[in-house]
Amino acid sequence: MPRTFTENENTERCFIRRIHRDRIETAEKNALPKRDLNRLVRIYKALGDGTRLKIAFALAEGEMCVCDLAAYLKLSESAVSHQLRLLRDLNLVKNRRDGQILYYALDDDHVFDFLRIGLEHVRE
Amino acid sequence: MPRTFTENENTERCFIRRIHRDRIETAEKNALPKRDLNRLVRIYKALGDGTRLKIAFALAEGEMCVCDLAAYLKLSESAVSHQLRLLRDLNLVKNRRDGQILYYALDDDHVFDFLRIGLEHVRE
DNA sequence: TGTATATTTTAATAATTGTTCATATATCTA
DNA sequence: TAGATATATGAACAATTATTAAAATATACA
Repeated sequence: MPRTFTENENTERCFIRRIHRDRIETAEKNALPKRDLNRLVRIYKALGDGTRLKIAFALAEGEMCVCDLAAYLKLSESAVSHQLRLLRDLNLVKNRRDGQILYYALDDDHVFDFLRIGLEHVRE
Repeated sequence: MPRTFTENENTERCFIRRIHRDRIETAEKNALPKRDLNRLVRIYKALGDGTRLKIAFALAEGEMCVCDLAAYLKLSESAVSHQLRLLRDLNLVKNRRDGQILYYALDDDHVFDFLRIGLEHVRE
């Protein structure tokens, strides 16, 4: 419960307690730049979805086309395509065209590492 | 658009194309166990939120109590508490009580590594 | 024991996100 | 160039999730 003060109409309310001012200031000073934070949030969020994480791990074994992924995931190709676009916007996956078919793959080894570290963490 | 077949009432419909059967089968065979996948999704999802990621990076510098975090994030203590519970359920953070105050910290070095790897990835 | 502080919990609303459906684009082949 | 295949896109709905508000614990202190 916020602390209450005797106050009149002109009193500025301040319901924020500050127990450890120094810790708060340190956190503020060392906070990630908004840009980094947002990029990181979007990457974690992208992988924080069953469909997309399955896509990522499937692609970690080699490239697949949209309809392969749709068959594997038992989802519509449209649904898969939407998710792939999201992953592509974040440079987590890339594609190459061979005729009518678009083959998707992980964008680079860094993405693979990212997945591997996560998996190690979970398996301990 | 799914392929269509001439069919009667008893024909089993199959609108799923299978361009590269082998790739699909490999993906199916090597798919992560549901349990691992779910845990991993929940962890990525937990960090895929601005508030929680800020909390995680703040705690990476040292423990803080709920009201410190609320002041730092300019959020209600209730909101912070909700997010902390979520992080705690996933063993990403832990707490210790000192009197009335609960101090939160990252659960272990592994979590720190997880954050660090992500950050490196973003900063390239 | 009673009151204040620090945090948690529950329920409800508000915001976000995944999937579907319909349509559009891009490439191939006849 | 027409029709088929492979994928992408936009809009809408359904499901999920974050935040708020109010009430509930849990500890300290007088």
